[in-house]
Amino acid sequence: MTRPGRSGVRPPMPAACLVASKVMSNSPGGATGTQANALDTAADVAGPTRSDPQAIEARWQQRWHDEGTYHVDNDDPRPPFYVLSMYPYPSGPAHMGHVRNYTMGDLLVRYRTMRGDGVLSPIGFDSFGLPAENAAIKTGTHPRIHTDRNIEALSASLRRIGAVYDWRRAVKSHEPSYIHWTQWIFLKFYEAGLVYRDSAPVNWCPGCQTVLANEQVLGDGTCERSGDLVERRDMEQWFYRITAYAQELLDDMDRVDWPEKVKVMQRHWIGRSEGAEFGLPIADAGGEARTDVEPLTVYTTRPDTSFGMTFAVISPEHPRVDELTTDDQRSAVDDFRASVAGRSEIDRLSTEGTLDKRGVATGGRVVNPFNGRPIPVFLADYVLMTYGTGAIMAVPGEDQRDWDFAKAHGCDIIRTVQPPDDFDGEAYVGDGPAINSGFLDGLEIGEAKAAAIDWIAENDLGAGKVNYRLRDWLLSRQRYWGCPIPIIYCDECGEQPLPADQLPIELPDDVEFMPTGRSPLTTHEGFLSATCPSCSGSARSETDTMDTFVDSSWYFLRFTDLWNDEVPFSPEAVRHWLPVDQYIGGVEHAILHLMYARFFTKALADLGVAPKELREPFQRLFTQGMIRLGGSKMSKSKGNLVAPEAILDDQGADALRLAHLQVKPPQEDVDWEDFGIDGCAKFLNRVWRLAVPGSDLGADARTGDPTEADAEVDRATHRLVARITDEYDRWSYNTAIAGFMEFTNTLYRYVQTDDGPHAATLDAAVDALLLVMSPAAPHLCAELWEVRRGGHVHLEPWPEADPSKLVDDTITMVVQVNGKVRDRVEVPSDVEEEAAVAAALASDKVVAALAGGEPRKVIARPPKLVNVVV
RNA sequence: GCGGACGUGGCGGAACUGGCAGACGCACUGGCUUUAGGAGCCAGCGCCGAGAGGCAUGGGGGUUCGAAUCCCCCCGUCCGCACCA
Repeated sequence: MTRPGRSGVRPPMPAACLVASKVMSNSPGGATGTQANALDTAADVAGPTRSDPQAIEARWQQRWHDEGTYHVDNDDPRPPFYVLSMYPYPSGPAHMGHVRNYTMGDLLVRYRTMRGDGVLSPIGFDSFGLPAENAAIKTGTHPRIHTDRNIEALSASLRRIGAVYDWRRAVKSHEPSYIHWTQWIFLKFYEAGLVYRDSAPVNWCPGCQTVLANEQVLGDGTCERSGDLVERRDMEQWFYRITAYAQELLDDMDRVDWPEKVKVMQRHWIGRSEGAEFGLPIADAGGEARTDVEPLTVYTTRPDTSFGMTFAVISPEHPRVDELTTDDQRSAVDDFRASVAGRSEIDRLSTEGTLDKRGVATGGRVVNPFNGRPIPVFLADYVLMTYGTGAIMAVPGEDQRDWDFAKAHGCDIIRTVQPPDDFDGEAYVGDGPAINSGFLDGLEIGEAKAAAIDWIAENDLGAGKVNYRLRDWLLSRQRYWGCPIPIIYCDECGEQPLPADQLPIELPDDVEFMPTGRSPLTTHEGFLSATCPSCSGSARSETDTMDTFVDSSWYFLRFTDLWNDEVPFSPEAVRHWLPVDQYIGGVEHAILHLMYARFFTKALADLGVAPKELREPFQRLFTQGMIRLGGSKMSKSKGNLVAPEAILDDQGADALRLAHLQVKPPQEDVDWEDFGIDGCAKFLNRVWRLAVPGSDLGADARTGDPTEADAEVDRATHRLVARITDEYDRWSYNTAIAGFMEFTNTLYRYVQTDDGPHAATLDAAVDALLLVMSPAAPHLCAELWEVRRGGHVHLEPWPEADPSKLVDDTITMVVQVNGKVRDRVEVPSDVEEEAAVAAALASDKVVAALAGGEPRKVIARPPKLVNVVV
């Protein structure tokens, strides 16, 4: 029953039924009121049944940008709320993964602003990194040019999806003003002993004469560029001493509101284990313990099983291999070590290969101090020099790998934990009393561990020890496009930190990119030559640069105080905004980035750079799912990207945003094939047609007193507000979109009833819809709000539902017989139990089921349900 | 192997604390409108059955008046970590 459109505009009606939650006395940031002429614009850009996303979106994006609508200052009086989407690596225009991530962040920024918070919404660029350098080698474009270009493209894309930021605060990792403080922090850490230099194995390509990142080593262990077999070489590298914070990083996981999955991954990565470290005396030819040489130190988590130790295994890299090897085993040991050295770590850590091939006897023996027996020492590739002491005691009775190894090499097996009678396996790892264990016999595992550790300590063999899997962070990269490490090497004075007043060290631009992949800094004379800060003699600069994870470990702090040129940020600014109230990003950063950023925050707080009380940077974390196409992750490297541009040109940003929000719960992975962009575009048109002045819908609206049907729509409006508020708060964006659609369907039915809609009721309903939808579909809602009401929807206070209007007077009560739905009856919403039961028993279906008898039991849950048990 | 998430129509999903399974969207079907091509509006749409009704949330058991939801055992999918002593 649509009718020809009536010209003219309905007068703006106050949303009388909606109670403003907060009156905002000031507009956020530097919004200056250049109000566009609303009605003219609407007429220009769209018709009564069809919106014009291109015109509307461009106009509002320009306006948000020009007016600085989402700029916020540090002295903003509103409650601070920090929303942060992980800053992107600028790889070019946005891809769908970006759209998903930044749409969700943007929704939250707009929502919290309407709720009355002063929302800090910064954006920046993780602009150092290998791809820019590889592009330079390939195309000759300087990484700086390449990067700046990509930042421009990505910035434009972000604006095109309607994402709003305080662009004044944009951090770019590669700019001197950021490099300066990354280096300054490095020096602070250096001073505090949190940075050190040590040798570490790296992937070395003999063809390119350079170090390779793990990603550049192909599966067969060759270099992706030259095809040469990559070697493992020990080289001097820089490390951050993240292990100093291992325990705190573990403990404080309990303080943050993160997905359990991410917490578990971090806990596992830190990998705390409790056990004991103690010495096994070296045995002489007669099997007696020697006292003239240091014992071999082993680490175990099962000191309770020590009586079952029948051999020991050490890492091929262990410094005491030569000493323990006997002459007759020398050549076998040397061969074994050579074969291990030539293999990649991946290969070595794989479980392929039989244990007899993966280990070799040294011929040497040590003494099990618990029972005084001599036991053989083996080498095995699976014992890692980097964990524990690089030497283990082997207890085949209680460890399956030790069991297998013992079988392969003919070692004894002694059980020291009594397995249950029905146990028919090999190694037994369960609970039970200790056996064959001298003074430990009869003790349960926990007690036996404690007793064994006491005994170890009493006999001066060692002590209880906690170990962590977490290793220090190797931060140096033999690359050009990264933050230079502010260290100078002087022949006289050695390694010297650069004085802070000489910062920043910038990257020289006049460099030649070598097809070998070798850093051009190593041959750039101007960069290399330096003056020793200590003796003023000639010296040379460090040519390694920092891992880009260093840049991303503190950018969220810099956002609070980007203009500071005295320190990286003032503690006051950080205290105002941190911790980040909501951090949003991909789960692929669950370990590295999030661990490093936590470490930096703790260390900076302890050094007095950040506020001391700031122990965690990100209070709440949300990890959104990735987007797949054809079953695999959408990514540039897989070449299965869908570019947003065509969709933005066609259906527009609001439709694309809605499709991202609607398709699936935000934390889940999603297949591109499941997106319904056309459906969202159609829905937006339905909203447009309903809301735009001059539309045919609602043209016959009534004035006067509202009827019961109008009151029902009014209640639905309040329920919508309550529902969407709740769903935004709990990240249930897909159901929020369903809520918009459901409500819009309700209003379509309403405007087409025979009586026609009530003007004030309809206006209030549409206004409420535009308000709650405006964080999700910002352009359309802003446009419609402006033409209907004047002003800016995103500066309106968030609507609040009237609790008295959330329920209807009557409700449909379910009547069950034996738990099965048999009838439905209308009852008052506040029905008492007695009346509810009476209504249920009066139901024909219940009467029939009872067949004159009495119910055995009646369960009443008024006003929703009555269950009659017969 | 260890850890985590999960399994609901043709499809994506909804059902927040046990209480009408399938909201909302896609696809499909029908109607209206005469719409020039991907339009709009309305309606139908889990399965079986003519119907009353019955059966349905991976399978099997259990707890409960009542289970998609809680417990146990299987089966399957996805994602981490994978020889950490």
